[in-house]
Amino acid sequence: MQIAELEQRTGVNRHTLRYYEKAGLLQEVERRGNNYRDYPEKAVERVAMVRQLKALGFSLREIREVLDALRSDSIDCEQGAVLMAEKKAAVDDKIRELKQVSALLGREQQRLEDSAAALREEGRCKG
Amino acid sequence: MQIAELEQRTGVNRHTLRYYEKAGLLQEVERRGNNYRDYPEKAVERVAMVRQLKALGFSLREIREVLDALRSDSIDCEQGAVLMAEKKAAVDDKIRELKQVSALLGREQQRLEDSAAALREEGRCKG
DNA sequence: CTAAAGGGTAGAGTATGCTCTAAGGTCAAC
DNA sequence: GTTGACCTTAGAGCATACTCTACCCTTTAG
Repeated sequence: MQIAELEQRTGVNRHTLRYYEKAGLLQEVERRGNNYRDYPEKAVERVAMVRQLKALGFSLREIREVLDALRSDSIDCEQGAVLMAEKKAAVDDKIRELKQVSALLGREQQRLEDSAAALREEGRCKG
Repeated sequence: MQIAELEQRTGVNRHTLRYYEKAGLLQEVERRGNNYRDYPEKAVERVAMVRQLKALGFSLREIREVLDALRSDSIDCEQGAVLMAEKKAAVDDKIRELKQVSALLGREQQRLEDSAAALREEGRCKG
């Protein structure tokens, strides 16, 4: 598919798509005779993954490392497994931290709701 | 405490600390007669929270919103509870997505380990 | 053939988040 | 009272990740 279609299907600016390609995030981009890019179907999924990981706080560099490992038919299996385990550990750390933040926010929400309820009885928010 | 101590205790550059203050992330910074900043003990914790949320993919703007809500003795309780619920929902979404990524990485790790095991029997990594 | 739509590259510009430099004020120790 | 460690502000500089502009080529439709 051409860049316009990928742009439309992923919602990612074509300039950004070319930027990602330069950054090594999209490696299986063919060129037609006219030098136009020809993206495989998988590119849609791949771009989505990039955006998802980005939103989760990974830098393009880190995303590239993950994607490289996922695409590693070429590299050593043991080495790939180790890299994968490392990335997974980083993600799991992030999950643990986010759970703590979630719990904190949940407690705070509860506190404010309780205060709001008390307010309906008395008259002022006590924080 | 003075900026050097906060810098040392948080590991965050003093320029960055002043930048955070300008960005509204540190609001309870007093000034002494000599115009030196005087941070309360709580600032250590607060800076740590900023760094944690940053590492988890939040922009300074978002972090500010969360911290503002957490510090909201002034704003309306119901409103605060709603804001808190929104932030928590965003965090929980992030957790769900990260779990998917973690699962994907885990499967990939397994696949590579299996390949590595097969390799030890046969001869080449089949990805 | 030509216009319009779409593609290419190179490089400039922007937003965010630092990080550092310059120039100068404050303070404790000698 | 001067040195050195600490503080101040303003603003420059830098890395990352886009986002856009300029300019030119290709394809398609009339």
